[in-house]
Amino acid sequence: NAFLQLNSNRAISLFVCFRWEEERYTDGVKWKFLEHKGPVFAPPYIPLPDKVKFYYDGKHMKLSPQAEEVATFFGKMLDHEYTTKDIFRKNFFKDWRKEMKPEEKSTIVDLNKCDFEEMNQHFKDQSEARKQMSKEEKLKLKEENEKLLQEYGFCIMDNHKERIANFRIEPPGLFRGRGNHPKMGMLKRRIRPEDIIINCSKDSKVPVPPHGHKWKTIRHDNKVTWLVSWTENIQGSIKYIMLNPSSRIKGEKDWQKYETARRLKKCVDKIRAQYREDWKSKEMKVRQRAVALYFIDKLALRAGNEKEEGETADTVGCCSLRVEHIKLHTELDGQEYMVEFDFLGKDSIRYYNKVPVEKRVFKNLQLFMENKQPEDDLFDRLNTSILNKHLQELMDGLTAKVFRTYNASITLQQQLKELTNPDENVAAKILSYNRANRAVAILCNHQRAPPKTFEKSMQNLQTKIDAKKDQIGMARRELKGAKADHKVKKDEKTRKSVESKKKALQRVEEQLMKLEVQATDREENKQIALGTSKLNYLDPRISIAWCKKWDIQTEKIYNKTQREKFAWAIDMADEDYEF
DNA sequence: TACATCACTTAGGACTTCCACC
DNA sequence: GGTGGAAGTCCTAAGTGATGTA
Repeated sequence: NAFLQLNSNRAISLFVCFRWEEERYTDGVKWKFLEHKGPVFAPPYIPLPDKVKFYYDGKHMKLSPQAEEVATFFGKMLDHEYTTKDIFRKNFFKDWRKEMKPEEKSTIVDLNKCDFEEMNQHFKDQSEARKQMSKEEKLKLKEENEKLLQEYGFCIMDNHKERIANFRIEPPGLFRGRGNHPKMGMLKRRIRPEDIIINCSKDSKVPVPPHGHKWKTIRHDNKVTWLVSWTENIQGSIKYIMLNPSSRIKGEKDWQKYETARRLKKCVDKIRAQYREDWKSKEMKVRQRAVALYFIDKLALRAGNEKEEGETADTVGCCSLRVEHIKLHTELDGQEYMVEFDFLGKDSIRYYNKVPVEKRVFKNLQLFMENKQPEDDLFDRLNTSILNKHLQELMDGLTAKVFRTYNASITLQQQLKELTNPDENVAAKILSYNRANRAVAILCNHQRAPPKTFEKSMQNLQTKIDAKKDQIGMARRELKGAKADHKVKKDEKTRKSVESKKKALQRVEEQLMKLEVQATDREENKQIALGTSKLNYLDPRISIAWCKKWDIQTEKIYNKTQREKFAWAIDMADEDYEF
């Protein structure tokens, strides 16, 4: 098909021997045969023991099972900051009251008068007890889990047994959105078999619903990849059970994603020249499109689809930037034409950046902002659909997110070339790899909360480094002594002693270097998450080629799960691979 | 063209397991 | 054997973008 033809003949001949390349369907067909056992439901609610009491206004109150279950969701979270937030409390209380019996409803009218403390303690005790379980009990639990995985964790898709990503239905609880979410605290209701749509092939054994229940629908749609779906009650969106990243269907898609990004590499110069040209366009719409694309390309911003107001946290991407999200400085930090970005992106992660831009971009931004309020759209003539339609015309399969993939992967390749020092040892090379990875994570703004134990663990490491330095001093003195001894005696025994002291010194010096590398790596990584780019943006063939080139084990950069996900790349890439 | 729906990828944090070190 | 902390896994929210519908 068209996609295969885009690839080199060599790639094709290599491919046919891999299982993810066995069959390719046309017309959006994703599989011919699909059989699975359906989802695993959340365990039923176990009512609290009588000794665990709930108090309203200081008085003990026995709750009905339905009301009690929802109360425990709140009680479990008492230590979390969420439960102090007004919106969270308001949403929770409203939904909780819906679950109450009429008499409960008339009594419980103020959340502030509710005392969930005993519930909270009960769950703490439970989790403590779980930790204190005997070896045998833990093993038994592990075996039961394994059994469940074996039974429900796999499916058959086109002659292959494939691992399912999420075969467990999400348990009920209180919705925890990210950032300032208007729906935080709402009750996420329990999913029953009657909510579930099953997708499988007609000629397969259809999964059996739990006793006394039936499925909502059974479908046989081979144009989609999901096995199970249901509609979630918070946003009304659909949730799916799909396959693991190691599966053929996901691996192939992943590979395809990077091939699209590589095609962009071939025409990116032309596209850049084009949007620079468009900065001068007579049409406002074209100018806005060109400036937005420039940001997406230069800063790896996300596309920025419109969002329904009041349904989600207020976050933006490129096309949905508002005037209030940027500041223009004719001069800043000694540089001309600076744009200062400050906005909340996906997952309410802050994007803060000061970037010098070309004069023409700067002038355009001034124009776009003229006579606008802070809360007005910066690109009022643009949205993602307009932008993507334009991109589609520039290259088949090109969308805004391809730029992120392309820029991430090309940055990794460049950085690896630049940072890898052939003379350094494996540990130092891996530090270089992590630094290259980090450059990408910074570009894509992949942040994480600094680990709670960061300062402490850094201190501990420093203590170790100091101790190691003392050891080196000691080893040096011993070597010196041995050398002096040998100078006098000149016999075999003292010669051997010098040798062994030399080796000992070398060993501790190496250990020190390792520790120092570790410290540097950790410090630089404090607020940056490497995993997201590694998993989603970096063509794994670049990393595999690098490993082969420098004779570094793949295991040093990819753990088992990652190796499974990138199996296609591990087999495909040799040391000469170029993104 | 606006809007809704659907399917799929991308994301950070919570939770669990593992392993080096005492 | 116990434990701290890192690594790995799980969870599910929050994006992107295609397509259908009025």
